[in-house]
Amino acid sequence: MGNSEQTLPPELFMDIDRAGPIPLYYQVATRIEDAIRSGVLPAGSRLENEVALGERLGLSRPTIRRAIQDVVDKGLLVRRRGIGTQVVHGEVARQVELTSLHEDLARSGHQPSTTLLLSEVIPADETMAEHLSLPEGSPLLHLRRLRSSDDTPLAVLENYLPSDFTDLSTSALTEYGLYQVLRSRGTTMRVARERIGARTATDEESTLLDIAAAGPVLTMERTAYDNSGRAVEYGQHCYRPDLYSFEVTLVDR
Amino acid sequence: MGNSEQTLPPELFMDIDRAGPIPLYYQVATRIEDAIRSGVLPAGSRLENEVALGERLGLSRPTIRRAIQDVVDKGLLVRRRGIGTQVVHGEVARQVELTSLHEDLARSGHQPSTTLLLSEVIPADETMAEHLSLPEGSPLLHLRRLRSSDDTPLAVLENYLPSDFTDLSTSALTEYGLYQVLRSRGTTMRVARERIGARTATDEESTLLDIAAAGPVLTMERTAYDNSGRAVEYGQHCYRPDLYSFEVTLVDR
DNA sequence: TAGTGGTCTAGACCACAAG
DNA sequence: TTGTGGTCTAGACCACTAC
Repeated sequence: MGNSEQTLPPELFMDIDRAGPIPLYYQVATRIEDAIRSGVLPAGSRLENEVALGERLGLSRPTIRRAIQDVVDKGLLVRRRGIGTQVVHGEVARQVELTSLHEDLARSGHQPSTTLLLSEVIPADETMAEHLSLPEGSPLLHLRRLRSSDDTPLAVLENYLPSDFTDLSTSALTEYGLYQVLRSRGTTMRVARERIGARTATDEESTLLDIAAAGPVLTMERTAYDNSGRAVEYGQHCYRPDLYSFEVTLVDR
Repeated sequence: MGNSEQTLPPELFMDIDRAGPIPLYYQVATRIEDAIRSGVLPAGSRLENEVALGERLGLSRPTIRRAIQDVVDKGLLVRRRGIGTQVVHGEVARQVELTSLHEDLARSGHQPSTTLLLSEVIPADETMAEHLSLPEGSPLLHLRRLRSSDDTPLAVLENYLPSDFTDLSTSALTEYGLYQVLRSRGTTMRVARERIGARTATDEESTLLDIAAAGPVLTMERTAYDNSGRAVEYGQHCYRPDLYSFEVTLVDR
């Protein structure tokens, strides 16, 4: 397994903007990532060392380190003390981000659509109260939606939100993703905890998803928190397993 | 939703070892994380600001920042410029780490066991060759194992490894996890890319897992890379969905 | 011995939010 | 205006790897 010798990325760092609002480490990280994804930096090749790269670009070592570390965290690079930095082999999938299914689909070139099946206000039962850190019996907005991609049913989404969202525009929810609607109201998701599993579809789900009765579904349960750390969404979703799956990248730090 | 006022963590930073091999940022991060998990820092409370904390501990600001950022990346803290750092609400699950199912089980207090169902060397077909970045037809070690927890079947694990692992001790594989065996041979996993989905169990799987015929299974497909970025393991696994699920924490950076 | 990444310091200036 | 986190610099010393 002869590793490629040291490969110097050519001057594709020409267009770095030192004055603009985009952080320098981000600009560098983006260019490294692009070089890997485009094959300019082939799998197994070694990246130029930190100090040299910093001098070449006129940037300090911490800035370069931050840039490289960001790419490492995406699973594209591996670093070893005393050795250097190398490009990880294998095809690269874009990492799951903190967005909704709606945006994921739109970004990958599909035509997402949503049917609002149910919108009601209910009192929180013990489970919901626990997940949303609210007292039992608090009013919650309960949404049930059917998400389709290019007119094929893909997922049944069940969401619960605290009472200050009970006035959400139902028309907006058929047009945009839930997270987009919340963001336009000033609520931004910052942290989400998910549990991914599988089970047998209910009769209603198999009908909605157009799959065999008692067929398997992929499930995802999620609690999302806004930028103040408050729980603002709890969801129980199920997906057609032949059309959807979750991608995760794990990196040892 | 009155947020708690600024909460000063008491002197639980007393036992910081400046001379030892453990990084200072790691010691600080660990103590913050423990304070959150133990409830000393309650949900919603504000953390002391960076500079003050640094002065109090006699550490520089970058060191403190690194410590706090590590806790943020675990989904336990949320930061806002101009505001401060707050503890995220909700119960905290330990993050999935880059270890094998065997170690996950052992760490959570269960008694894992493994039955080696098959161990053979086969030529790589197109799919395996692609995932492992090897030429088609290369010899691969193929393992099929049944993983149980407390004598209950939990998962059927199907693994493929490059030819330099064909001499793996089969007896060790029934005693330890695959990753432990590899580590003892000097191979450490650094990056893994996983795809999680669901499907119907095959007849063999439903028998092995002791579930209903044609019942649902949770599936995970994974390629793992060592510290030089080389692909060293490809696996296709299926889990009993009533006994196992995956937890993921997403953080906006 | 030379080269690499890992850690740590002591400052500086800025953007953003609150009063 | 004040306080917060976000970015950036220019050094330093160390641990590990290869030769």
